Amino acid sequence: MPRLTPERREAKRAEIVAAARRCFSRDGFHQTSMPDIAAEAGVSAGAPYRYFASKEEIILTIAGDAFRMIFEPVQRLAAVTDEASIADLATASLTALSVETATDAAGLPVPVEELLRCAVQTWSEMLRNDAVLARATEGFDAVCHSIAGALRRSQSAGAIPATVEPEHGARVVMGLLHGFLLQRVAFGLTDAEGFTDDIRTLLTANRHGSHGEPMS
Amino acid sequence: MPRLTPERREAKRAEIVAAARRCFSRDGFHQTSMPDIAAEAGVSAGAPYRYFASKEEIILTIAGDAFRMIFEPVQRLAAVTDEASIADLATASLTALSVETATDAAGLPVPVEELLRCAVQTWSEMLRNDAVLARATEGFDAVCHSIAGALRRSQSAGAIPATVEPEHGARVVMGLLHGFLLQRVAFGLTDAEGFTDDIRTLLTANRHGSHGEPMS
Amino acid sequence: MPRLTPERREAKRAEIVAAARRCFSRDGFHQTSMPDIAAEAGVSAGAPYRYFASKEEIILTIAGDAFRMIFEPVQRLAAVTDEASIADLATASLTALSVETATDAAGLPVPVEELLRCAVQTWSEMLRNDAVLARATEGFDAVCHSIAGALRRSQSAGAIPATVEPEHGARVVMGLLHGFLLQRVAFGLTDAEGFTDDIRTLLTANRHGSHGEPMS
Amino acid sequence: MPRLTPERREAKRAEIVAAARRCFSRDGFHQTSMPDIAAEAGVSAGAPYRYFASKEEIILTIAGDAFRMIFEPVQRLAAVTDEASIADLATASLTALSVETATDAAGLPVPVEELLRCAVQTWSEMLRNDAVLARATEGFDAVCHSIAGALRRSQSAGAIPATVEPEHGARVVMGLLHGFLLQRVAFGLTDAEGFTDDIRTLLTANRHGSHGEPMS
DNA sequence: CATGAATGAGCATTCATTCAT
DNA sequence: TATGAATGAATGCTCATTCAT
Repeated sequence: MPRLTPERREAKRAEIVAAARRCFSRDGFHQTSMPDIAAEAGVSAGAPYRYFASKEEIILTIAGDAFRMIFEPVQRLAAVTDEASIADLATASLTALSVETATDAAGLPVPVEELLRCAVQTWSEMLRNDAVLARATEGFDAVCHSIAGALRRSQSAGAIPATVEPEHGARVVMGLLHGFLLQRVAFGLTDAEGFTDDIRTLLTANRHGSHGEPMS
Repeated sequence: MPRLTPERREAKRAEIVAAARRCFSRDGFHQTSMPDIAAEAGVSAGAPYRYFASKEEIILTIAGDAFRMIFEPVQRLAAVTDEASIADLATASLTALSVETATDAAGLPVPVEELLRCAVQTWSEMLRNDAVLARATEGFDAVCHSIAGALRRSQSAGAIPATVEPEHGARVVMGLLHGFLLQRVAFGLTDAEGFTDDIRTLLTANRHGSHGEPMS
Repeated sequence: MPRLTPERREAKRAEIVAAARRCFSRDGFHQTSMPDIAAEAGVSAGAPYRYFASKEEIILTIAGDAFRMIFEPVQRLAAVTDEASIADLATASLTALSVETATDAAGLPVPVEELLRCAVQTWSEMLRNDAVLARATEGFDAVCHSIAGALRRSQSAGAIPATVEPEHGARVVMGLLHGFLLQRVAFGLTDAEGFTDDIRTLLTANRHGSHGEPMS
Repeated sequence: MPRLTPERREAKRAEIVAAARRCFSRDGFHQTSMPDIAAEAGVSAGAPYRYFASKEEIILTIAGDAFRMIFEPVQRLAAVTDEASIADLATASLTALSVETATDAAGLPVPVEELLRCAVQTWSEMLRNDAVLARATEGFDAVCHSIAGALRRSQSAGAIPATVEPEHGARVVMGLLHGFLLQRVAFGLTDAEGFTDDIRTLLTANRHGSHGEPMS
């Protein structure tokens, strides 16, 4: 008969995760100590160990969460896209990354900035942490799969060239998303519109027949 | 031991840098200890401190080197591009990233894989290390500038739409490069061809009159 | 381990201080390593850092304690002296320094020898450690002030010449105390009696008309 | 056939000693590294080891020099004193410490401030370095002996009470000197006059029949 | 003789983790 | 169940000393 109801347990775990995310976002995975996380969460130094076996497990959780929350709107979008051009898809996805706040599994708001900063750090972590690599790859594959599906449907609808290999096209879209994400959090380039405008121009110019002509 | 000639000193420094790069590439900046670096270089624990004031200075050196070496071929390419489409530029840049070995300032070969792995870690480091941020931003801006110049010249030549804002277009190209770089080292997607093929298809299809046409 | 009671915490802190004092007394501030202190205290290497932010803080604590404990009897004496000659004051103060054991803030006994040895080292430390300098100066001023007060009262009572400037006289007394302290711990001259006898002779001989007569 | 003449060798040794003294005076024995000393002397890192077997030997040299130079004028004074009171002797000795510059064995000027700061540090060093202890004690004993001799001669002349034990009296004088020295360098009390005036008052008041008389 | 590069033991300090209470 | 004191290995860095040149 646990004194802690499963709900309260889950809530406390989520608080620790949120605290860890704030710390990681601010100071990085390796500059954040477990006592830092506990202090940020307002719990004792030992408490996190009742919810996570190790610091690595917290990192793993946060890495998985970050990718999931960041790309969830992209996946949702891809799921319902039937006739979009790649430009539409990329633009919509980038726009989806530009909100201020995402929502975690418990329904609590999380600043997207935090997620993005954790995501960039996760990329480093993937290089030498197989568990993180596996979790991130899983998420990546799922998103690519969604996008590839959208591309296939768009090809059926004639919105994009039949010669595009959907899996490859999905990787190009993901590349643009990751590239933009990096420019936003690491290089401080928060202007998504210029970015999306030019993607649109580059990818759709011809669809209206004429720009793309020599200009001067 | 009398004075080291500047050449020998530089050579030894380069050896330590190379050892550090192997360690960082393998284990990450923060999982690599200074003794690890010294051991990898085959020198004593104190030796690296005769060439670098701190671990951070080694990281900074390697971060700067990595960006420089990775994007040097891209910059060289951009410098001579006059009439390329964005697809040509992106494809050529991605191809340039696909070599096995780069050459460092001393003329020694460096596995590109190592550089890329260090670059991804540098992205994390940028989030909370201002010196690394400054150095990386400097490199990023230089490459963007080169690419924007190439885009401007290509616009003059009519190879790309006049509506593309060169600075934004450069960011799109860099986004694709960073996105590909990440997919290669973190997600194990080393197949650059599929990636470049689809960029080409997506960006050039229309130039032959309508989307959906084969491109090559 | 649940929370330590403040008493137990204080007791443990005092144990670490005592261990550090033994080490410092034996080996000096700079020849004593933190692991040495921990080992002497019978705790782990990290434990002292739960009670002190740094080695310097331990030194500062011990420096302050040493001066306080050493000169406490002198101050107590000065506070109640009304009609003593300088010889009485100096003699009584020197005698006060000649006990074997002092009592620390927690009421525990501390060998005076240890305190004196730490005090001498503190003098070196004052030359380049401003925090130690400030703490020691504070103590020095307080003791001088007490002694000056006693001198003033003794002047009112006619026990010492009116031409003595109390602040200067206090410095002379302190000079004798410090000088004796040094001779005792550094030069091994533990015979306080010869020292005090001659101070007495020198300072009081004439008061009864001719030098060399006992005074009271 | 040494390429270095003994004179040049001695001169270089003296330069290293002077450099070390500046460093020790400024930063302390243990905060000064051997490279610091070499750099201050403008020689290579290995050079000091051709003149001194170890850092400790440099400390030993400087400790001995400091005591010798500081107390040389006192000894000279004591040697010629025949009829001085203790007050005269103490006052003259303190005055001798108040010059700006002393002269080393090679005839070069040395700031007295440096010597005093080194002397205070030597007191710490004596507590755990037997060689330093021996050298310092030797100097101390010699000075005490000189002073005791002066006291004896003054007793014969009737200038001081016969009941003063010359050895003890010498210790009292040395105590005053050490005490003043400490107040000057550690507590910043450079005013020797107030100090000596009051010694004089305290020790001589009665000799003119009653305390409280003006003394000068 | 002199140089200064190299060594490597040693230091202050941190921190993930444990576990007695 | 939760606490937070304790652990102790590990880290970045320094520096007295040596010795090849």
